Amino acid sequence: MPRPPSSQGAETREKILEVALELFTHQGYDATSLRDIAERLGITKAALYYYFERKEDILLELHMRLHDAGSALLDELEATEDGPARVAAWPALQDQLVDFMLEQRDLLLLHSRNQSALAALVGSERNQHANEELEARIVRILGSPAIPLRQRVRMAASIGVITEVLVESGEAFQDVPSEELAALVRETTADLLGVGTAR
Amino acid sequence: MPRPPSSQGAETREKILEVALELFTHQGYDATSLRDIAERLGITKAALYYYFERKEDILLELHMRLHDAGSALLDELEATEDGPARVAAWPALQDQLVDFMLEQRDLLLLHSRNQSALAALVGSERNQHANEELEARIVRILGSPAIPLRQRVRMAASIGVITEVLVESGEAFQDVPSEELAALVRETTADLLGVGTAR
DNA sequence: GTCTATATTTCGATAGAC
DNA sequence: GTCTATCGAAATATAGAC
Repeated sequence: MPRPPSSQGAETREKILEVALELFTHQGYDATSLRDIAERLGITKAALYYYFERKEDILLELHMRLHDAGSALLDELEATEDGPARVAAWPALQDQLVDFMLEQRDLLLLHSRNQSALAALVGSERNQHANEELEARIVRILGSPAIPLRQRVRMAASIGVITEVLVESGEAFQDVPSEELAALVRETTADLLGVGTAR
Repeated sequence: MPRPPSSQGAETREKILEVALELFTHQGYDATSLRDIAERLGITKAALYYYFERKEDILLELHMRLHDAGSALLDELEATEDGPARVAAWPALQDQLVDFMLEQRDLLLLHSRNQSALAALVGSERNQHANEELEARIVRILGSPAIPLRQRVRMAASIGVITEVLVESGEAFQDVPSEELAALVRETTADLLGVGTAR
């Protein structure tokens, strides 16, 4: 889908995505005009159309980067059989999820702040979403009757813990080294399952 | 701030807020035009201006309802002294938070889906926000050096658990009675603090 | 590749009749 | 209280020169 395969224009393209990521996150997608992005880069609005056909496509590409990274994680979980096997696979996934959220923090914030714009985007005609939304896949996993409700609540709970501490409330823990914070989160989610399983 | 004190027009006003809540949540604030709202109510766009001076004011009023309800909870917590006393007060707050999120689920979803629109709204000149944003107050509490980091992570973690299970992933637990779900969430957050404190 | 200039559309908001 | 009609401002997107 990208436009120019030329090797130098690719830099500009990447800069556009960088600026868009920041502006979309901090002012919101709808409140950010193409003029905002262009001015920040010292070019004009029209130049953006050389790299992206539509404004939507900029957001879409940022979305897909997170989607693809997250999809790999979910594929792994969905490879297990729905039921006890999936519960057994959960602890390992939790650990990977911590790394994932630390690595993708910027894109996760973009998604968190622009949920409605993204919903409209992927729910649209144009974009062939043979690739199902991550959120929907997670909901399906958590809604499965093949897993005891208490377990499923604990699974959702760990997602909540990781998201809240590492992404949403991240501002409160700015001064804490990532590794230390990650260790505390892992400890917390481990307790969540440990105690829950024992009951 | 509301316009008409007349007793019958108040119904229409409330209906406007109901429809706006639904559309803002499902399509997003920016993607929802006043025409969308008016048509749903069988009136014209211009009629809305009899009840609200600006489109912003509709969102603002919905925002303030959640803000006021949540502010009461936070006031209570902030009444304690920063440090061990606040940690001691936390378990009780957690319990109240579960009820709060169940009661205010619709407004919480609105806020979650329109974070950027709301940030622009309250960060604006017009609205005297002597009332500080809830998020900022929470971040300050969670960032306090007077409380051990492990404790603060657990506090943030419980917020994450409650939000994720009762609001964000709520769709996965649609068929579960609220009371049962609330009980499981309370059990989970209690474990979170119980084990964490023991360490 | 980037520019200037402009077409097109949509939306928030206002004026004024009823 | 609700309507018709319209204004004015942005913003997306396009055309075409350089």
